[in-house]
Amino acid sequence: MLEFADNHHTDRLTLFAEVILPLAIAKNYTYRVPYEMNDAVAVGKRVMVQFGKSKLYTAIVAGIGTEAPQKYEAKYLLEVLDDRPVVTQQQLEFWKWLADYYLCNVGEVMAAALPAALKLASETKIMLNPDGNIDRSLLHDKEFLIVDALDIQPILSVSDIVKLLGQKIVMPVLKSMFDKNIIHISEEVSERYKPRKRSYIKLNSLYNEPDMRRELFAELERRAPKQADAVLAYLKLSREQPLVSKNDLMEASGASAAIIKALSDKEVFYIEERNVSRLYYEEFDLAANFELSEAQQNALTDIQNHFKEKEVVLLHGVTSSGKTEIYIRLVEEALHAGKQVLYLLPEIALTTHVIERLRKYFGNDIGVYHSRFNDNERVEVWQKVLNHEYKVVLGARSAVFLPFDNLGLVVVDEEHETSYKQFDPAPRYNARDAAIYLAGRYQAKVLLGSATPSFESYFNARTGKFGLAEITERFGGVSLPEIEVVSITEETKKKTMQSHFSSVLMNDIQTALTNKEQVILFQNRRGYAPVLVCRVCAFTPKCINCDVSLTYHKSSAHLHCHYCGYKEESLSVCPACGSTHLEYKGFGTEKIEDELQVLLPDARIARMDLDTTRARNAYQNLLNDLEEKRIDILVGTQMVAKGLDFADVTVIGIINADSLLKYPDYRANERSFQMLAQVSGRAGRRGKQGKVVIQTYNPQHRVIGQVISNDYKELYLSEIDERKNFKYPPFYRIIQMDIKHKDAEKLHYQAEYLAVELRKHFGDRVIGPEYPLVSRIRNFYIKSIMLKFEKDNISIVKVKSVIRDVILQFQTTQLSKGCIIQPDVDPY
DNA sequence: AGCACGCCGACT
DNA sequence: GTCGGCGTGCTC
Repeated sequence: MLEFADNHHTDRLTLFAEVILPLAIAKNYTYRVPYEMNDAVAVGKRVMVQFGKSKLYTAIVAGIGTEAPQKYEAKYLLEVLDDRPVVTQQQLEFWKWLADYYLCNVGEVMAAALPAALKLASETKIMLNPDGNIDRSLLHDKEFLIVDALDIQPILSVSDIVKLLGQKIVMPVLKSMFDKNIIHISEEVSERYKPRKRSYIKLNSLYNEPDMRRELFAELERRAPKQADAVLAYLKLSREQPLVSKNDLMEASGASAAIIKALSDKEVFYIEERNVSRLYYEEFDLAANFELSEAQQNALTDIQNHFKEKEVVLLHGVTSSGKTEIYIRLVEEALHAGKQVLYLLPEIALTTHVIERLRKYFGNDIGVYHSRFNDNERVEVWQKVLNHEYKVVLGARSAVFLPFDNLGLVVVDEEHETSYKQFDPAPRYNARDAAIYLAGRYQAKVLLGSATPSFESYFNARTGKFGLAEITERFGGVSLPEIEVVSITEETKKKTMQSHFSSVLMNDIQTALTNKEQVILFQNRRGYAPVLVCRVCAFTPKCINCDVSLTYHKSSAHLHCHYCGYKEESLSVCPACGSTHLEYKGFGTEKIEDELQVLLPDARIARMDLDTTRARNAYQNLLNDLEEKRIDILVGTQMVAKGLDFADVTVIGIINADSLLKYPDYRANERSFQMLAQVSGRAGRRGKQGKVVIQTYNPQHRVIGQVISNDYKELYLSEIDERKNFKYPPFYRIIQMDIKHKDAEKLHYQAEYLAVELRKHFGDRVIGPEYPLVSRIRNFYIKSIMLKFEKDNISIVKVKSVIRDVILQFQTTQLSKGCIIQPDVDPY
């Protein structure tokens, strides 16, 4: 960074500003500050600059100096956009660290960190604020011109406005219009985030009295028979489901909205609007002044003690152990100390439900930061954090970029969630790790919470880098579910299996249905059958791109590749030998659903997997159906393990645990344990005893034993030993990989494929690759690579190519920049 | 990220 | 003979 210049009496001093552009370019650029802006320019303020031939960008001033660049003539800054910095020095340093750690450019971090409205560029779209009532008489000439143009053409770009006004510098005008809420600024047309609402009907409790009810019916029968029908339909529905929605009632009774309105006007019905955000979490509402249970209190004391010497504490508490209450206590503590709090949640959990609960405690001190919010709202949160109006920010991963200056505590709930990691555009950061680093900068404490901690966090806790607090019992005496392991081998011998369902599972399903409770069945594969085989010649249809067997989907009658999405019509004749004896082998969610429906013709069965949730709102609709008990049994993939919590789901069936137990890489146990434990944790709520049935061919499998005892310790101790071997004397390992993608050569994105292959071995510790490198290592197929394992580093040493079959020696740093494998996460 | 320059395949 | 594909390099 350039030296700081004395900003006083600088009228005649020539200043140069080093700026960060929101682009993937390697370094910062230097612009000359016009004399008249000498006083206005400052580190952290936004400036308009021209970059390249015609593009205008918003850049952030990263440094100010007095020395003119030697090798080129600096252009002038066009404008200083802010009266005071919008980005703090702390943030700039955080960006730099992030760019370095995740191998990208600071500009890319800036692009991810700033809400779109703070980084206007010439292609940025401008539109009228649909909510604003514009008093045109108060507008200046230029503003009037813009509003007028937007009336005719609702979306204009900044460059359109440059043409419209006939002047180059339009940002001040646009900025003031944005501040006055006249216009919206956006890169794309952003959807406004609205909590989903649903209307529910309640009968006036007056009519629970038999006499009153009889009187009501007599009256209605006589004067409004349709209304009587509606009330009758309501009574019937309310016996079947706890909540009757307006839509249900209209459907069931054929009543129109007018009829329901009339009944509500007569105060026979009450209509209640409720937020539909049923995901996640302990179902009971927090009492206004809750008391911690003994277990919670012990965990809290543990955490507080650990915080005396450790920066990070992992709270490992079983599902429903009441972790949220502990977070709230800690947040209160931090607030009393006058500090800011960052509370991170995975995207899926950030629902109005959770937000409301926390708002109840912290009132207007709490801000919510979410990618689904529109940009104006995001800028508002940004500003309010900057002004200290928000003391607590509840947010998804991008909330780590907010301008905190007095952070005291970071809570990362569900820290194992993979959605904390951003994959697609750089920076490919993990918000959990970034938050740990961020907290370190402020000497703030971090609490990681999970029922199924990630490997690295548990490792760090077990080896003493993090503190560890545990809660092993559920809150309020809700008991842990009973887990029964069923040997498929044995039941097959006894001939008690009905299709894929053991007698144990069938019994439990039946019992649940009789008690009007619900069931979730977990099957780790979607589609109908993962393989189609010719019984005569053993031919199997394979994907033409990926060389994996195609999965049969009954609903589409097509064979699908689950890797690349390739699709072809299903076969009735073997293309190799002409035989018609084609057999579907294995089973997926579709088949489970089908066969269960045959066995239980009256049950209402639904399926939740990628195929049924692709449509907009399909996922939400399924959840609503489950909540409102229009579904008895839900069959699903991974998806059902994430955050679903419903009071009446008492039985969970894992159709075949074996597909989870056979991952080849060393993180297998972690993943399968997490998945099984997450699924199991969903059974039983509100005083109901839950039951988990695990069907398997390997009842003795280590991981199954650990799931039963919920024993993370045992699971990890052996893994940690294995990990230690990685750490000590450096050794080399060759990984074979076979990259067969048809397009690999054409696309040249070898590093991308390298990354895909490496991820199979090392999971998401593999990061990259970055574009500039990709183009340098293209034009050959990677056959094998040699990795060097050292204490704190795993690096790529050699790459063997297929085409010329020669070993190419790369500079480790050069190649590893394209695709690096991180050692244990260590943000310090 | 954009944009220009430059070098090889299918076309009025 | 040109148009246009994308590969490469540059932007203060």
